[in-house]
Amino acid sequence: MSLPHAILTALLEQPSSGLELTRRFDRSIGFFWSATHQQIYRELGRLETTGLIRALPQSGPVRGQKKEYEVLPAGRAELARWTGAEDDPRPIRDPLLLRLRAAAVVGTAGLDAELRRHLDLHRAQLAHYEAIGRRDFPAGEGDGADPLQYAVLRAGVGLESFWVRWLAETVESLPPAPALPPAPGPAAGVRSVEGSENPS
Amino acid sequence: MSLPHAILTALLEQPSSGLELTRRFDRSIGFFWSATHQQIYRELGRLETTGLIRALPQSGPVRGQKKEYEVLPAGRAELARWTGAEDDPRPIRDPLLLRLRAAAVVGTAGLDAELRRHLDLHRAQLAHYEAIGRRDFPAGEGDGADPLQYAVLRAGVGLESFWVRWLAETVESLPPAPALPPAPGPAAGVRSVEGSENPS
DNA sequence: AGGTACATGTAACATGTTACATGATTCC
DNA sequence: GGAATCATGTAACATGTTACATGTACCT
Repeated sequence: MSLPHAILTALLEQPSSGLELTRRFDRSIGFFWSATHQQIYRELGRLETTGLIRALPQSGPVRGQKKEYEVLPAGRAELARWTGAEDDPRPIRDPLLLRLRAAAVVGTAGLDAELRRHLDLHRAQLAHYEAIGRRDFPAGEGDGADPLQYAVLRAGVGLESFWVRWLAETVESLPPAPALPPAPGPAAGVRSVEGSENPS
Repeated sequence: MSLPHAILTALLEQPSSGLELTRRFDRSIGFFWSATHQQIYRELGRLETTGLIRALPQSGPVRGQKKEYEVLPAGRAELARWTGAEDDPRPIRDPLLLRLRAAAVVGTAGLDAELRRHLDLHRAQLAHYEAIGRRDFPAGEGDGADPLQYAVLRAGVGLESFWVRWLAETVESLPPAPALPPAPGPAAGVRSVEGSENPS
């Protein structure tokens, strides 16, 4: 239930049309909550129906014409409520960790290259965030900048730094290329990993 | 498309029934890929239909009786393929970061308590992972333990450590309690944040 | 006979993804 | 008038969530 609130936030920062929102979800807000234009148009329709936003009056034809939205008082109230409400952190949900675990059973073929590829991608993303930091917070946190905006950027930098560090360590720790483990016939030899449920 | 592969991995580690899988998705595998029992039963049905797993023969009634599954060769092959395939890392998707950004617009009421609550939760989760590490990897990475399993645990520890650090810093950096910003009428006063699209 | 834990499922809905459809505007 | 870009949308499907339904086994 975060997409409507992401849109409310974006519209409060700057009233926009669907396509403008889509572009901003490819940059700023999209760095921690991405959405496609289909999702955005669908959600704009719902938010308008429920009276949290409204489309600014238009003249002339509608189809194919830009449609700007602004947040109504009810929308601002809902966003404020949501911001302070209790909502537990989502558990980790990462396909790469799942693949490492699968590799422990079916072999590490292709995994090394994939880890190096991810390492490069995370390094690039980290460099991107650091560039944003230099641009928007040249003096660090101490200056007049919004501590909330700065905290969000720090989270991006911190998470990407973690992945870069972890991937570098993991690539190191991986054996050169045994590629395939016992690789048994139909459901034999499975017992080798039994009992090592981990983490648990 | 990760749930079927999570189930294949779990079944290769240990042939199980739906409920047994559900329990393991509350512990070991669930720490980085959670799933409810409804998802698991639905997916078991699909995997059986597509010939990646099969139910072990049963005698007597079926409804309400345990049904064990094992992975077929096609399932093992599919899991090995997926493990080494290219799949980009998912972008960050975190409601808490979204709420920080929303708070920059609608005010920080309730946010401080929520951050402290998350801090406690992440500290508990970190302690949990560290306990698992002491239990399953007493000698660190150097011993005979599977480096893949150890890498997965290190990821859990590293991510939780990051959140603990970041939340502690962020709670510190937050102003005591201005609670509400200008709080204008319908869509006025919004200009104060304009142009500070961040990160972007 | 009733309660609890075990065990498998259905149904309805919310959210996210992928592919495609349509009209308006601008430039050549 | 054709291509590219801007702009809004539909449709179909995959995945995840929530609530509920049903039967078995065991204990008291």
